[in-house]
Amino acid sequence: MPRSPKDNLEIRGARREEILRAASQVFSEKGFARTKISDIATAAGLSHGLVYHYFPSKEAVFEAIVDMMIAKINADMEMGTDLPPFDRLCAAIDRSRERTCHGGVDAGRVVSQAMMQGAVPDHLRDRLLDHMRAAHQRAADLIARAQADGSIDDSIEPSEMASTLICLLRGMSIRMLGMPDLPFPIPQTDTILRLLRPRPASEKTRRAPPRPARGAHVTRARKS
Amino acid sequence: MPRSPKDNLEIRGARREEILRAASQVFSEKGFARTKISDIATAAGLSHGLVYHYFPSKEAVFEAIVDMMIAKINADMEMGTDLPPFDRLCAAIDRSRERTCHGGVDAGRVVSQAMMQGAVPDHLRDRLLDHMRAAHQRAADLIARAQADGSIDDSIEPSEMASTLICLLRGMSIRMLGMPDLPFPIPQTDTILRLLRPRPASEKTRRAPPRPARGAHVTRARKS
DNA sequence: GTCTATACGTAGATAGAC
DNA sequence: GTCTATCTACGTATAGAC
Repeated sequence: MPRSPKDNLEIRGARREEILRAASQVFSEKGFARTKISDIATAAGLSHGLVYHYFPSKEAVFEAIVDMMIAKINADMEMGTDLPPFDRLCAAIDRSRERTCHGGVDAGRVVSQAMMQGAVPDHLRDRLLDHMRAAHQRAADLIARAQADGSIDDSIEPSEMASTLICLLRGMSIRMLGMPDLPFPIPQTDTILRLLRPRPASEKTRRAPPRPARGAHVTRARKS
Repeated sequence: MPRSPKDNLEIRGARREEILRAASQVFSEKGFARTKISDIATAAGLSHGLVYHYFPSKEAVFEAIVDMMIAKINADMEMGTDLPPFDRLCAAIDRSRERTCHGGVDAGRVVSQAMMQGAVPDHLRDRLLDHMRAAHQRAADLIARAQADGSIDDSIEPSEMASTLICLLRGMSIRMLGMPDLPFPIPQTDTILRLLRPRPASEKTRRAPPRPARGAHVTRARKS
């Protein structure tokens, strides 16, 4: 007796999962452009031809991965909604550190890689940009609330502070990707939190740049 | 009368420079793997075949670029040796910010890209790793001296603080590369310096991690 | 010195056998 | 459903004309 349709569906589903799991690993390490379909196939333990039985194109695989990663990051940021803002910030930083330090797939890294690799298709790029905007915004809101309840310094714009934290975490993730063995320690959560620490009342006046503000805001865009 | 050998040399030298200038721009934007020889040729305004008249391979072009970038970064860090440590730190951060924010070639970005792109040849990769080690070390030394003269907080390991600053600057550079138009401000020098700010005497005791040190050191390496 | 035409390799994608 | 053989596109590198 032949396999039932149900069994076939199960096989299809399972294979799809396997491919995605393998693909997320490979994409996380190499990014979109440098990943070959055969890399994914090998990692998943099947022939490269079969990948095309489950996905129409390499791009489609990547798209599925990106969606998974975005969902994972969003889930991370949604956690602990009941905690006070400051604790949520700590937890979010901790989790991000965790993901970039321990082996395995780092969702943020996949997104960063996708963004730097101009090789990704436009609609995907747009989705990624939307995600980044939303993530920044969520972070900024959280920071604003932590400022409001006095748990962190309130002399910096929430949006700039969000940007700073995100840049730092991204830099850490890239560092672990490219130079995991460099004999210099990855920043601890506590060190990162120095960015947020309230300053003593004595210097509570808004910072006056010690040198004539070379580093003025940069909103400028150049690139075509 | 034919061109003198001297003229030929000048032409050769000038062309070489043009190619390198164009290549540094392209590599800075796209990294090694995604850059095509014809991209470089087009940017330099000549045919792709001619590039091979001046360089034996794409790899050789990249190698020359990487050397230029390393030299540029080293020059940056050597500047102002007469200044006090803290001022040197500020200046270094400022310059790095400058390079990543304004258009043009960002040396640090080329190096970062080269490191994440596993596609670069081994000997080049080794050279890059050596450079990174040296840069970290120089930064850590500078930080140690600034701690010694009391201008920055001394409760963090210089090596960790160096690592933190470098990660942050790298993250900023990646951000400007991939998402230059995101409506969130790039961190100002002043904000970055928060990482270094001395803490008030009241909390001068070595930080006691508020939560049970999830973010313990990570030296671990995994990857084959 | 500079260009165009071509050889060669590699990777994405398809077809057909089992 | 799975694999291997094949087609096709593209990018590096070379050869030969001007």
